[in-house]
Amino acid sequence: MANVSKKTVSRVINNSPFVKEETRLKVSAIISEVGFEPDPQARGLAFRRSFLVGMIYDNPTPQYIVDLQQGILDAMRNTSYGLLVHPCDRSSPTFLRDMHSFVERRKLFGVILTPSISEDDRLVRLLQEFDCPYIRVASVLLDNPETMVVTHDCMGAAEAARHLAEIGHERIAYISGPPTFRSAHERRRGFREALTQSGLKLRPSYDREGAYTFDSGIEAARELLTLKLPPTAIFAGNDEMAAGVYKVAHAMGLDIPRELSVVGYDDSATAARLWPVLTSVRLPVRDMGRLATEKLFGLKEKKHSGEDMVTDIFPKLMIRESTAPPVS
Amino acid sequence: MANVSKKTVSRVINNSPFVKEETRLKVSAIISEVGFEPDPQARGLAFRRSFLVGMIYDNPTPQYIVDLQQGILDAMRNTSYGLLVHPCDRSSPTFLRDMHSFVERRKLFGVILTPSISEDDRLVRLLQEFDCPYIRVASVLLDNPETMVVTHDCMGAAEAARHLAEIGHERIAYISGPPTFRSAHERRRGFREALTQSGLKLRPSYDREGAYTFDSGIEAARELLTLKLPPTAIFAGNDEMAAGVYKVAHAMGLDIPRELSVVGYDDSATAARLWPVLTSVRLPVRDMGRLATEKLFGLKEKKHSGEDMVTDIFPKLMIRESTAPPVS
DNA sequence: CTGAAAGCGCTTACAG
DNA sequence: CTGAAAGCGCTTACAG
Repeated sequence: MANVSKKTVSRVINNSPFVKEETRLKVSAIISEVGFEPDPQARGLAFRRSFLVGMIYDNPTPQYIVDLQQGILDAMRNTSYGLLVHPCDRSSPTFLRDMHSFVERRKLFGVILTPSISEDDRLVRLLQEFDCPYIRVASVLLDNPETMVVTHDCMGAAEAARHLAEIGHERIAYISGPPTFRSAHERRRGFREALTQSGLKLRPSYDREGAYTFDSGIEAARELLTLKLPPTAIFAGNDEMAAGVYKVAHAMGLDIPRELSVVGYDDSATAARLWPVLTSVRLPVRDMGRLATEKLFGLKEKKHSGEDMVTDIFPKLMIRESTAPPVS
Repeated sequence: MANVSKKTVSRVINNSPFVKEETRLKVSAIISEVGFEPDPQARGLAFRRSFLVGMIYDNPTPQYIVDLQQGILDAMRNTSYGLLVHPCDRSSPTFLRDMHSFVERRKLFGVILTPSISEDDRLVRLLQEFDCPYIRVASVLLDNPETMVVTHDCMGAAEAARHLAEIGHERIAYISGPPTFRSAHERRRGFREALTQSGLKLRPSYDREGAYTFDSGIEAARELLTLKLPPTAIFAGNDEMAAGVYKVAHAMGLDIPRELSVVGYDDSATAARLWPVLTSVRLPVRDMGRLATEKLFGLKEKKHSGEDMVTDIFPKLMIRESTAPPVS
């Protein structure tokens, strides 16, 4: 302001191409010297779009939320964007109304959606209606590839199945997540198919439904381990439920892994705190958050630049101390 | 708009007392009928203050962050405020500059500060300078009572000490949090004083410094349990470090609680997942988040209304399965 | 390439 | 108790 122009400053801040290199440098210099920072609210009002990214979630696992959040923040560091966290309840009768109000009011720059809310097509339609860019993190391709981060949970579960089959287990049980999570179905599918390829099958009595929570893992494990012919290995749909399996096994005096092998999914902090350390399928949640956010920011620039690519995440089995050949 | 006045609507939305009851009702009715929601950015611009609450944190424990966040969101439900999460690093050379830029730019409605960043007076001075209301959650009264939620960690730790002394332990060790956390000192002080009152003392070799992380708990436990005369009980400054103690004990084949008693602090989800279930001092983190937020919202209304009260949280020892009399 | 005008959707003084 | 004006700090068309 003090030296040359006036609202050319705005052009410099928004990197308009119509500024002479000379003036741009001059203005930039003054901006950083004075430490000027434009008001995001005023900018947002003029742009009809805020400088906020929303993280909308309904995942019951705290570790997942924190990790994801960290990844998103990693990608947002050194930007002028902020992260607005917004939990929701998909089963609430006011769910869509709440989302509508949130999205319309906040005029978000974009949102990151994680399971299971990322699988909700009603929400996605709402976002499209309000021209709110979004990235969906989910276990399969549900949408336009350029809006997706796909975790291929099917493959991770298959690895778990192959590992258990290879070390000699035949009586293998599965504790699934709730049916409202697509990942629960994908993990079961991958697990089941890999068992079949190994010449095994998932018996109905070994196929249990959990809720991705510690308590539901306890309940399912109790049922499984009190069967007349209990399984020698249990694959839990996530680490929280695997922790529940541990608890029941300990209470029953079962030695892990000698008398019972356990595999989890997520390879979260919980996996490392269990004893013996849990063999688990690693999902790089923090990276997923970062990648999703980078993709969201990229969405604007390369609008249909030819590289409408899906972002793939390949889970990987981390073999630790909770799996061993069955005692025969 | 369609019926009577025009910018009286604004008065209705901000509950100005200068509106006839009749018109107020009429306008309110139309507002909820049409589903009108004012734009927070425009309001914020005019108010020179945004409709965002900031949560500034540097705590290394994910569980703590999520719980607190949930509590804050509990209190913000059904308001038009949003929660902006902002991690920081107090040891970064650019820390104060970053905070300055964040607070100045965002014009936050207020911020919630948790340990250890809540103990940083430089940050608090910065907030005061920018007229940004704040609530500090900390283990002791550091400031004006009306800006504080005090957790009295000293008392919780004392309870732990009394419990261990009562069941007959004499060789009791303490693993503290990092010295940059006030809570680490408070917990040690309460623990030490209660031991003294029980006729015991905390020997220097049993007084270990950790970092509130799982790994630091492992390291400290390893040192303690390989002493010539190892302790029969360990009080860890938080559950994460207690989990580290468990790991070392398991690896050394020590039975908890028969050969080693362990007490944690936080009574977090981790405590329930350990086996045997951890005896721990309960800190109601989610409630703390809710109370802090309610207090923040209250700060405006009852500006010096006579009740400049501190909000007290009293931690409580939850006795579970990880403590028992020592084998003598 | 750069400036003067009008506007984003609300609010605060200011008159009535 | 209610309206017409001016302004919050930026931006987008619009002229030069």
